[in-house]
Amino acid sequence: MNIEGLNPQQSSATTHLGSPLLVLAGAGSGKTRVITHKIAWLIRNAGYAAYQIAAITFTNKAAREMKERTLSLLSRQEAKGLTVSTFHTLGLSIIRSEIETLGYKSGFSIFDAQDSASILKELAYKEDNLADEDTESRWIISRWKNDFVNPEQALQIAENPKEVQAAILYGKYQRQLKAYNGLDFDDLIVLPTQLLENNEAVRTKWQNRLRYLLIDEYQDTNACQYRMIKLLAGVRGEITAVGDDDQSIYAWRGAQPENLNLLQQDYPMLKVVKLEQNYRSTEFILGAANHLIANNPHLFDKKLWSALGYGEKILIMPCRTAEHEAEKVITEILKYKFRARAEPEDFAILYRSNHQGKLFERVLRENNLPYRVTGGQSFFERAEVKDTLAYIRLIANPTDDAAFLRVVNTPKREIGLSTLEKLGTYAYERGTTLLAASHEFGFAQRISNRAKLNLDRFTDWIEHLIRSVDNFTPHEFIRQIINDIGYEDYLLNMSSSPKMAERRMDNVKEVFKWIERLYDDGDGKETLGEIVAHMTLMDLLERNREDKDNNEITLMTLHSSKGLEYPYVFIVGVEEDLIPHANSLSENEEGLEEERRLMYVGITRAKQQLTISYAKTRSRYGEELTCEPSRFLDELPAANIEWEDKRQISPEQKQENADAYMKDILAMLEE
DNA sequence: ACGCCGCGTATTTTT
DNA sequence: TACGCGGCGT
Repeated sequence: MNIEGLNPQQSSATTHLGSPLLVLAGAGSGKTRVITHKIAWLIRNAGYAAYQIAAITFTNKAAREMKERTLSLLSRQEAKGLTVSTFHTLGLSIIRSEIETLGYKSGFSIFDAQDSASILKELAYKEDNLADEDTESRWIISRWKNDFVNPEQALQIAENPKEVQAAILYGKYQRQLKAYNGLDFDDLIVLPTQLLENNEAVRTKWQNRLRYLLIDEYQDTNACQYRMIKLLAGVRGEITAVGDDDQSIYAWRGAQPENLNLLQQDYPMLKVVKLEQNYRSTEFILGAANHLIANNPHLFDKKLWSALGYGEKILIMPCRTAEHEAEKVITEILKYKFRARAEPEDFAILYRSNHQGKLFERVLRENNLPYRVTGGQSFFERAEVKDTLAYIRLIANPTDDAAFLRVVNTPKREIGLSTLEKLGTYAYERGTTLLAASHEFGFAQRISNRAKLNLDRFTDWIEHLIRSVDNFTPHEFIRQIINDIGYEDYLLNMSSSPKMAERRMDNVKEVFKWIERLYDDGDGKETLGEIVAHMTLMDLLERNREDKDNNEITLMTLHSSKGLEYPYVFIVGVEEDLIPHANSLSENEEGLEEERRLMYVGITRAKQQLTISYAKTRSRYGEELTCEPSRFLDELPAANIEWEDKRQISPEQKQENADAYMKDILAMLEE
């Protein structure tokens, strides 16, 4: 049976039932199409109810896109109750419904990466004098958690002083989290998985609740996530995993592309469908990508092809210096912009590491070209958003010290650092939380009357709010709080310009809107705390940003380009030690292979034109270094590439370029 | 509360 | 080289 608009492989993946399915979906081969059509097909043709189906992704963005595209195939009624969520959000739902079995109180808070970091920092400081808490222990602890290694076991298997320190910290960290009634991001996956593994009743319940699972970006699952999937799927194994081992670029973070293989071992009946037709790129581009990735070992052979014609050859631009490279790239952009009437949003400049973007930003600014840099963390850590959420967190969960500290002096309440330090020390000694400690007699003795007065004013008010929380809808409640504390004035004072303050206040209003939306979407029983927990997992403002019609050139790392596509792609800094990155080469062959996949991901982002550049010298850490072109350039097929320095340009073409350039400048002057 | 200075550090980071 | 952060001084 063929489904309308799908090619035979997509169609067979869509309609396959009766055994687990692995869809090896090459870049641009329509994997989201398959997942969304499969969901629709399961509901329409296979007798599944929407609420029995869960599609699981890694990012909010992917979940959002999948949800939207599924809804375009189904009526609202048909799709009712469908789960399309990230691993973390799914974990949160399981935790929420099993909260008592798990031994957490219902008003728990979710601690984001920053919250976790500050807890660890605090602990490292308090316990071991100063033992500088390098971020490394955070990674080590996270890895242990995902491998179900508890702090005691960690201490035993720790192999070096760093790991020993991390293990000690780990135990304290876990106790602290529990005391705050807090869960970190890892807990959202680890706790449900452990529960499903150890508790048969819960396992059966969830296996009956979710009868069909679809997993997106399967190659990025870590050991714990795979366990979770397997437990949910049970012996029935009604799952479709969609992934591409060639696009596995997160192994360094615990992703196990071997899970593709494991699936075959664990489910011998596994059916494998390969999606090899690429709908994105021209043949020259795809051919180069295939040729490059053929240098990696493969579990499953796969060769992408395209029906879009040869297109343009890949242009390789050797450049004298990094500055020169940036200028040449921008010149190329201007050329396409005018000659092919390309828009800024049609271009992407991709690089291995963030700092490489700076140079390009500068040159783009000089040329008055609009651009945006994605990545970095600026978006997740918008202070105004976190402040707003922290107020709710504290009210929903009075033991949440991280939230307490965040809002206690925001806006300024003349509660100084030393007061808070004394409060922290006291609470720590007494094994209680900050809010509770602030009222204890023993603490009152340690600080001045004035400080006590200010602190009491705050804590009394918070406690009043805690008592009255049930009298309001969540969004009314938080709007009132933000209003009462004069947060808008505070932003005005804190921001560099009134315009900036306005934008930040808009972000706060966006939070209100989301709270209202989540409240309305829920069954009406959702508490304020549950809504905030949910919101901690969302990229609230990301959506905002997409809505705006930003016609801008995109600058980003190769990592964050995964899943995206652009007509014109520039991969820059393609030099030895940058890509492949020097640090990835030291240990084993696998490091190099992942770098190669990263290059592969970059190449396959391009629809029409791919340009690769490298510099012969580049200043790094203050000194001028001579750079070698990346070995990956040698792995591209000569027939698909054109070297810029050998490019033949006819006199007419030259004239045309010059005209184009002038016209462009004139157009820009008019603007 | 703010700003300055000097020191250390420099790969990627879905939640 | 450059940038962010902790410490310290005003």
